Amino acid sequence: MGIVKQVKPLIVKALKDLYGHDSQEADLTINITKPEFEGDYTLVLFSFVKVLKKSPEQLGNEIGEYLVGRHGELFTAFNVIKGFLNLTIADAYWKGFLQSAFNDKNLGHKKPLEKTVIVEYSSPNTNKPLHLGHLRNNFLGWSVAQLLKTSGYDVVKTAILNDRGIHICKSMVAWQRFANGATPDSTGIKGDHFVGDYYVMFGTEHKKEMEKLIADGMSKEDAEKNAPIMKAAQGMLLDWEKGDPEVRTLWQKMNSWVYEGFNETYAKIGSDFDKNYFESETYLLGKEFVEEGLKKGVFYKKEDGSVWIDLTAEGLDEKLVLRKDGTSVYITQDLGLAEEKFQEFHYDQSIYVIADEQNYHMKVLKLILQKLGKPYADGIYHLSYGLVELPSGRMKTREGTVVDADDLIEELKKVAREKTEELGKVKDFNPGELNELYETIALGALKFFLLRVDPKKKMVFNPEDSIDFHGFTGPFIQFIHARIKSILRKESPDHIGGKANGQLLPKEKELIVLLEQYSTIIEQACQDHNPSLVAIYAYDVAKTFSSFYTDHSVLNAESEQKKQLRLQISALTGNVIAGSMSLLGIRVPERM
RNA sequence: GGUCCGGUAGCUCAGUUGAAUAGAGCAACUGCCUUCUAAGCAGUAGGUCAUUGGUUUGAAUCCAAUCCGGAUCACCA
Repeated sequence: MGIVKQVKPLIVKALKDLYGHDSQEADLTINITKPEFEGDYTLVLFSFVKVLKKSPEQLGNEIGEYLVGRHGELFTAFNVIKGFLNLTIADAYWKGFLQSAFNDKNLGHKKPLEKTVIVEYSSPNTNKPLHLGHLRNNFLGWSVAQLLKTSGYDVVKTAILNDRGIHICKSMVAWQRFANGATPDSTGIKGDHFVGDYYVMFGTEHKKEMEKLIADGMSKEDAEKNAPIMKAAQGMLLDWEKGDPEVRTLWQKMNSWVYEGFNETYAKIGSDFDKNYFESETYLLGKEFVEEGLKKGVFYKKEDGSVWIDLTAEGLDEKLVLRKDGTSVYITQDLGLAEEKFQEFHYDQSIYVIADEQNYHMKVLKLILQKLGKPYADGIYHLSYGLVELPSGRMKTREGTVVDADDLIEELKKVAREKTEELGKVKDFNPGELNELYETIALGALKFFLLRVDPKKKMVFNPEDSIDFHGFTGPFIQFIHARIKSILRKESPDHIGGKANGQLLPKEKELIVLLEQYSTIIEQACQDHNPSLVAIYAYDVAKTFSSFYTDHSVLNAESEQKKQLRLQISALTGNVIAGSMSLLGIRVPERM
C-alpha cells in the first residue's frame, strides 16, 4: 500500500480527534512536496480553514504536532508554510520499503479479481498492410490488456478482422486483371504488401477510367460509380455474398496471403490475440436484435421496410439498424458481436480500442444495448484514441503519405544499428545478439513514442524526432537499465541485501520516494486505461536514477552500509524500470 | 448548422478530481569523458497557459461567450 493511502486515514482521524470534524479521505489533497521546501508529502490546508474557523498556520501546527506525536514512527518532522503542511516521512519507512521491495519479483502485481475483461484491438482491413495508426492501436490495446492482467483481471484479447467487403474485392479485381498469376512467393513480396499493391493498382486504374469518362462528358460522381473496374468490384462483392465458388477461392487465397504478412508483423511487434473474429462470419449477426427491438418497441419500422431507432431524446439522431432490403448495417453486426462475445466469455467489461472518429458510433452501440436491457451493456467501454498525424496533416492513402509499419520498423532498426556501431560498446556480441538488440531498441523507441502521449489526444509523428534516441525516449530508459545491470553484474547477488543504515541523502531519498509510487501509478494507469502514465513514470525513474548515480558512486560508496543501500536502490530501480517497460510491451537490454 | 474533442516554450508533449514561483524532451547556447557504459550529467535561455468576462481565499484547471483547428451527424465500414 502506498504511503499516501496510509497517511490519509491518519489525517482523517486527526481531524476527528482534534476538532470533532468528520471528513472523507477524498476530501484531502496530498501532494508530493515541492523540492524547494522541506518535507516529503504535503497536506493542503485551505479547504479546512472555513469549516474549522482556524487559520491555516494554526491548523497546520496542530495537525503536525498530532501526527508527529502520535505516529512518530511514520512522521519525523513537519513545517507549515502558508496553507501547506509539509510532512517528513521517517527514513525508517523508506528503508523498510526498499528492503521489502528490492527483490520482490511480483512488485506491482495484484491478486486475481475473478473478473473478465475483453480487450478488442488492432482490427485491420485485409486489403493492405498495417500502418502507423494501427501501431498506436496495437500498442495501446496490448498495454492496456497487460495493465489489466497485472491488476488481477482475466483478460481476453480479441481482434475483428474486416475480411469482407468492397475493399478486398478491389484488391481481388486488380489481381485478376494485372497479376498474371503472380503470388507473394513468386515475387518475394510480403503477403499483406503484395495484396496492398493491387489495392493501389485498383485505385490507379479506377482514376484512369474515371478521367476518360469525365472527358466523355460524365459527371465526376457518375464516373466514379460507372468506371468498369468499379463495376467489376461491386459485381464481385455480390458474387461473394452469393457464395460463388471461384470468388470465394480467390478471396480465401488473398486473405491467407494477408494473414501471413500480418502474422509476421504481429510477431515482430509482440502483438498477440486470444481470439480472432472474422467479419465474414459475424456480418450476419445481430438480426435477431432487430426482431427483439421491434417487439420491445425500442426500434420502429418505416413504410419502406427499413428499421430505425430514435435517439433524439438522448441528443443523438435517428439511426438505421436494418436496410430496407433486409440486410444489416455496421451497427447491427456490432450488436451481434457484443452478444456473441458475452455468450462466449461472460465478460464484466468489454473494451474497444478504436479511433475517436468512431466516438458517435460507439456511443450509439452502447445506448442501443442499454435500451434493449442487455446485462452487459454497461460494461462496454470505448477506449477512444486520437489519430496519428504527420507534420503535414493526416495520412492519406491517395497521396501516398501513409507510414508503413514494416518500413518504419526497418528504418528504426537501421538507425539503432548505426548508432550502436558508432558507439562500439557491444563489439563482442554475435550477429544474433546484435540483431536482437537492434530490434529491442527500435521497437523500444517506437512503442515509447506512441505510448507516452495520452491516448485520447491526437498526436503528431515527425519522422526525425521520432527516430531520436535521446531524452524522453525508450532507448534512454533502456540505457539506464543497461547501466544498472552493469553495476549489479559487478557484485554477486547474495552480497546485496545487507543492512543499510545511516541517513538518506537527498538524491537517495528522492529516488526511493519515487520508486514507492510504482504500484499507485499502475493502479491509476489501469483505472484510466492510460499507459502514458506508466511511460512518463518510467522516464521519471530513469532520469532520477541517472542524476543519482552520477553524484553518488554505488560500488565505491563511502561505506559498506552506503554501498548496500545503493545496491538495493539500484536493484529496485532496475526492477521498476523493467516492470514499467514490460507493461508497455518494451524489452530492456542487459547491455547496450 | 447540431453534437463532441482540442488550443500550454520555436517544435513534440506533461500538468486539467482547483493549491506554493506552470514542467520535461528536442532544437539553441555553456561547462563536464585517466574513476560503476557520455544513448549521459550539470547549467543558461525560452511562457499574455487562444481571447474576454465570471465563480473562488486561490484558476492553465470550473462556468459563460468569442476566435481558431479537428472529428462526427450516410440504406459506407
